Amino acid sequence: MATEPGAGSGSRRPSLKDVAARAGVSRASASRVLGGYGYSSQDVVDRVMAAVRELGYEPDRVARTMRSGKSGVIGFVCADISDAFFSGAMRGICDVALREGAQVIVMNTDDKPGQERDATRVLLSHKVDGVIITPVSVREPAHIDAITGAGVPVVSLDRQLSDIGIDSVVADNEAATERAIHHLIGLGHRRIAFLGSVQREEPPVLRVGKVRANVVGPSRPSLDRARGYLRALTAAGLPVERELIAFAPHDAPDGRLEAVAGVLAAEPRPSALFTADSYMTRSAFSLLSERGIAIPGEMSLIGFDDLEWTTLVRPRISVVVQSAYDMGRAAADQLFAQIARPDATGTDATGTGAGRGDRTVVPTRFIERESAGAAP
Amino acid sequence: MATEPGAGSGSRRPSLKDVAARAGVSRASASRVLGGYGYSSQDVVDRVMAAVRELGYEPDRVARTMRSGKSGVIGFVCADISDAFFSGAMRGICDVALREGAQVIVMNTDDKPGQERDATRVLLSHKVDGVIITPVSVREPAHIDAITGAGVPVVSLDRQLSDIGIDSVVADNEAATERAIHHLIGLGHRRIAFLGSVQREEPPVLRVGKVRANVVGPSRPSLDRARGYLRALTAAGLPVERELIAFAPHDAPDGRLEAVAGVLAAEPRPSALFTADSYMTRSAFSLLSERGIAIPGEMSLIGFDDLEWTTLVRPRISVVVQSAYDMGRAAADQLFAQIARPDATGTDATGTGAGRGDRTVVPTRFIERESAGAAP
DNA sequence: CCCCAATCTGAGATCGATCTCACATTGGAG
DNA sequence: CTCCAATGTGAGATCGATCTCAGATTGGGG
Repeated sequence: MATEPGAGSGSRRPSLKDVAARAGVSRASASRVLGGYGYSSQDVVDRVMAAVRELGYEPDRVARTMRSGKSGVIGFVCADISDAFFSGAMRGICDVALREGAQVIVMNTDDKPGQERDATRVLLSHKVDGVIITPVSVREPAHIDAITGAGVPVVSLDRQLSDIGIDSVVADNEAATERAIHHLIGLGHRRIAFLGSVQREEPPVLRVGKVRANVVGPSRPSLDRARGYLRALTAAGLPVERELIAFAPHDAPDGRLEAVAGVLAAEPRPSALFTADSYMTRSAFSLLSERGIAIPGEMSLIGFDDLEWTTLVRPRISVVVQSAYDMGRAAADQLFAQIARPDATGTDATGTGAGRGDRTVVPTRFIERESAGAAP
Repeated sequence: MATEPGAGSGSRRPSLKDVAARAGVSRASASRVLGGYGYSSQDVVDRVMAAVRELGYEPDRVARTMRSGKSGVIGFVCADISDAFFSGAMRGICDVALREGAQVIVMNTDDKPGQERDATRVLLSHKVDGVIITPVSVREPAHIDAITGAGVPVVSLDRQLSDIGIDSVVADNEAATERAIHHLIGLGHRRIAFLGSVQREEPPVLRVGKVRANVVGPSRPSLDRARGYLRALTAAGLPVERELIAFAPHDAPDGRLEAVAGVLAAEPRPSALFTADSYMTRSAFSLLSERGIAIPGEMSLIGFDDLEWTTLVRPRISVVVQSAYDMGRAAADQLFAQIARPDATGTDATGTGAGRGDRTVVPTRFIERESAGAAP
């Protein structure tokens, strides 16, 4: 009832000074009561609490940040918040932040290094307590160094940096893809195409025939999934054929369709497609529909990422599901663990400070529907 | 090149004091140079700029906020950022914020009044320069009053508050729906069902047969669309039948399916369905598919909201498209206009301060595909 | 009765940027 | 030469919360 100051009362928000004045004590005493430290007589406690209630006092987080250096805000730097993956992850991050009493500032990079650099700068100047980032480049973590260099914890989401000191959260891309391909092989498929996305700047130097299995090092989902594809083929003794593997820029719908058309043109035509992300799955499904290629009669299809439409179309699409929400949660959990960890070595020259390079792998699930059938 | 301070140099971020010391001037002089006000000799300007470059100085936004009261941060309070509408709007907001040099804090309410209240409180204590909100309740804008009462500009997104003093951005829900229904009527349909969503707390007191056309007042998309539906029927001289109108809670998939099944059970069965939001469209399409009811042969379907799957399924769904991105942009534009407006009367008792109750209507587009055909 | 510890309280410093104000310098006009 | 305006500069206050420290008051044990 009386918690609100009443619209017409004073001009600005009440400060601790106002509370102290109303309670007839010093700012220090009021602060002790609210902060719960030091000594306070019962009388002072009561008077201060009453004043707080009457004035509807709420501490100013900006002043608190000023003094403590901790803002209670974390940053989330992603390519595009309107993307389903990032907005799903964002929700997970927000939920954890809420639990921790923190807030989240979002920055979009559109996968542009310059925007990423600006974003990290701005976040730093806001004195964020930590940053969750999906780095544009996994090989040049200069901006990330700038963050850890300032003693601010960082967790990398969905991509893993070459720098070992950075915690990261990724899906089990390689193993999940290997299982999916194995499933197709089990259905009798011998010519299985792989379709993935890349960033423009960073062409995938994929060494066909050589499976790189080292866990540590830079990694991007599409490449890891490609590795899983190669592993599965190799394990089954199937040949790896260059013409069945195609990558297209992430942001070019036409390029994706070309890539799909490309592998469909291979001779003999593959009998199954594995699409390594939702954009590719969509493009592949579109093209197959358009050309009247029957799924799974003439072509089997398994995609990575579950989207609502995969159950609305016929046949429903078999997919490897990764939970963006869970990944966001995991990243935030990791971040707050770092923030809470006492060994915040800060900015000494020896170590980058926070982060031990922990790698959290969020499990995926294979959901079998009707788009993958026996090979003809 | 030399812009970065070098990882190992000092301990903490350089402050203006450090810049001043390095330049051999006072903090005041350094501040004048950076702030571009007052007088500064060329010599001092050069020395300060050099020091800024050498130290990689970047002003502390927290301290600046402290002093100026302006944080350069705005808040976005929505039900759930992982929802496609809100994440799309978020992107629009972020783009405008970037242009304005501002950042965005996101808060989820899950359409719970308590969470909304907490969110606004936290944002206020962060001294945000403005808030874009999709209010849980359009009838009890107490929390919003708390924001405007603090002199902080507010824009309501997608929903319109009864309080006239709040700017709002909405789609032209009523007119767009009226046109869509008119389209169905033109195709010969006489029994057209309407399926919408509601919040649990706020049952839709829809007066069947009475078209409330007043523009000012509280409004929620689903209700406005229902009004458009009623208008169209009335205008065509068609009867409004209670059994062809159904609402279901926004967050209950089963309830939606029941609602769809309900109108399908009407005797005689309607020949067309208008689904007032993407959730309903999805549920309706699912149920029709499941029951093998041919679209548009046996049942025509038009939905509100475009989602990628509406072009992937067969038949492709005819829809009324609203651009969440554009709405987000519009809301942010409106908000920054308010922030920039000089007549910020603040917290005087006469007016609520900012906002003139402007209502921005973002146009929608009707995309005709194959799901709406001639009545049987 | 004295003294020391425990308890209680407030003045003032601090975080960093910004702005006011008072106090120098110039220079040119009279 | 004088005077005033224009120009240049720095000391210090300010925003609000928090914490240190010194001082004050109480109580109980010796």
